[in-house]
Amino acid sequence: MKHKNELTVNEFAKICNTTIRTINHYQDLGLIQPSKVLDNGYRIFTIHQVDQISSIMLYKDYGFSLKQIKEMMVRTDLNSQIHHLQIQKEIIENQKRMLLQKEERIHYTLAEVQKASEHSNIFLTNLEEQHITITLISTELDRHYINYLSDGFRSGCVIDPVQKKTIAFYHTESDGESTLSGKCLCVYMTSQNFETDKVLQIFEEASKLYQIPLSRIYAEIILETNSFYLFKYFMMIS
Amino acid sequence: MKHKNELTVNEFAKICNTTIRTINHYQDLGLIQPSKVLDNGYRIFTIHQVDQISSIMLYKDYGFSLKQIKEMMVRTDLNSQIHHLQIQKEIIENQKRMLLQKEERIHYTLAEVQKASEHSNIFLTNLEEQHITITLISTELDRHYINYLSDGFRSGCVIDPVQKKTIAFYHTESDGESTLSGKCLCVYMTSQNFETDKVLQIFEEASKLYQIPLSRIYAEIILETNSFYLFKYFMMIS
DNA sequence: ACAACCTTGACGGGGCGTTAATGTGA
DNA sequence: TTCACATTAACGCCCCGTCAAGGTTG
Repeated sequence: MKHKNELTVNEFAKICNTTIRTINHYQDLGLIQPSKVLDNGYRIFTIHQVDQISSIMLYKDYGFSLKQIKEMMVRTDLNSQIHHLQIQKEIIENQKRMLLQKEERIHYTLAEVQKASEHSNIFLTNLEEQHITITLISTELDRHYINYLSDGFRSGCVIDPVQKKTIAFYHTESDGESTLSGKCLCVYMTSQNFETDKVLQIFEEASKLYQIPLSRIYAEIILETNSFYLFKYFMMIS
Repeated sequence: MKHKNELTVNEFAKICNTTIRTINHYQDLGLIQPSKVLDNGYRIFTIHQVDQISSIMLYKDYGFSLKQIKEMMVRTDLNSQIHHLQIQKEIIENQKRMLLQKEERIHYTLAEVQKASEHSNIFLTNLEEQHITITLISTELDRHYINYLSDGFRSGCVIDPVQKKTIAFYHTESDGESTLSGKCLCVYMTSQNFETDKVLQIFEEASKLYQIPLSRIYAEIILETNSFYLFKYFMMIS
């Protein structure tokens, strides 16, 4: 006979916001035990056990395997509990850092896309101050590639208008050796590849029009799809 | 023959910070295509494809299945891309909310554990202002249970010192109808169960000692292990 | 000849979802 | 009896990790 404040698996699972299958699975692994079992084999859980499931969910969310979680649950002394809280704190701090990076990246990209939609031609604008590190192209080219999505910074390449080719890569870095800021000539272009010649032509024309000397052109990929890229090209005005 | 700025799977995988197996798997699912295949069957990738993998990783991190990701990658027009960015933004905002809740919870718990270690007996202290909602115990007891870990608030129960029993539950809530703040009598206890009698005795003695009238006692679980709970009991003064 | 790559193929494992076959209580 | 529960058991899926067996390149 089930008492009033006792829970069947179904009720228990619902309160835990999960499924019976998951409860069963956790029980199979020894992660949770019914508080008692009725004569008919029905398992009874209590409201207090919800916290156990919550803890499991929490650790799972942090990326621990059920096996690891079980080991953590075994050490139930106060010091271990506090230790686990410290670990959680560190994990959360890490997740927060990564999350903020992603957030910044997305805001940046959306803002750039917005700007791209407003300017179909080359235009004068102000660049927010940013620190960058420039890496000259060496024979070991690929080593210098920066994975722009997973890391918290952006990257691009530097075109020399005299040599008419890419001479370096750069990436933003809070303690980068170079600083970019102030006025620049900027153009957004969608294309399937990196069209150095076309870009150079645009900047040459603009340089005559605005009477600005040609200098290095920075190129960044703002958006990439399977069929085209949205590039941002900009040239600082000394 | 491999060109210098072409990448083998191994190189490609390393730059992507993943494994060859993962690249293979993604290729099997049609998520990525080598830019070309040499006569010997070796696959060649380019530096630009790293961003594709990065995108996949990003979406995976957001909880999308590879199947869903494939569907997203198919729609490669600008508007779809922007739409996906908006989705990412929402996901990040959600994750951020949850993360901040967890962070708050952990800071609170660690602070409480710290206080518990400093006070082995009952003591006078100040309670930070908190809004709570009180739920009287009804026949449908379990419906009112609050899952303290997944939600952003704490919960506990209210003991009536006259009836000598639990008469209600409460949980913190920013727009809760009741407010707790100011001086209180507080005691931390580790025990295996909820020992109402013992707690009442402690508060009765303290009420005489400090000449404070007995009133409702709030009880919260700060920490729970398999073998014991760390309870916090407190009683507001006047 | 050797190491250090590459290929395809297949099994396995974690964390469940999802029947299936059967029993129980109002 | 029916219906909505419960039980155990087993298969399957996803995302790869991890051999295995063989070919290729420097």
